[in-house]
Amino acid sequence: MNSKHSAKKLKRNFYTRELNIVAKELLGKILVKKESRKFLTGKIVEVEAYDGEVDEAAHTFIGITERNKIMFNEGGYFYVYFTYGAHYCCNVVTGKKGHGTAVLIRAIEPLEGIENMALNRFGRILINEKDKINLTSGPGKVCQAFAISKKHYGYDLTGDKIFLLNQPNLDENNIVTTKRIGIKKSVDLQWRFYIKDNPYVSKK
DNA sequence: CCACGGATTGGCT
DNA sequence: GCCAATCCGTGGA
Repeated sequence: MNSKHSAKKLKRNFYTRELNIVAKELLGKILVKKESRKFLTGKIVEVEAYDGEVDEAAHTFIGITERNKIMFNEGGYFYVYFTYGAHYCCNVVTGKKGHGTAVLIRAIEPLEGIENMALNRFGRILINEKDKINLTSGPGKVCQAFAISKKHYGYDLTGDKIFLLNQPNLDENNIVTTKRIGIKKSVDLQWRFYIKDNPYVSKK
């Protein structure tokens, strides 16, 4: 993998900072999933921030439960949840222990393992350009392409199965800030960030 | 124990 | 653009 030589795994101190700082800086970083012979990587292009202390849309707004407890850990853990009876979504826990904050990974630009991602998503290897965009352009799609499910709940992102590689932070001019998608509460918070003009972003 | 609804997706009108 | 699919976490009885 090319990126292995130019980027290093992000450490705990990246994740334990304030939610929206981490959310913005996650744009452009590379998600890596290693599993036996499979090696899947992709660039994060769209994220949303959730904070249970002030944000009614966050799963942690109701306090600690069996489902959301990993979000109350310190930053650098993987929060995976199941929704709509069909889809998994994955989050990067941020901040200090007890805070209940995390960043939803909404879209990724595939880099390596594209054939395996296509197998995971469509059950076949050959894909056209349109299929390629459709591989990882949404939170449920990302988890299906990367074969992320509840068995990855709570994974330590400083470990060696799922982790992020550092990349230079993007210029502010290349980051678009908007309201979040698909929620009914706290709808006015401008906590969604995506890379300007990237074709893998889920919606405008 | 049971009813409710969701940080989505894809197929059909 | 609209809506069904499909399960399980959550909370009230």
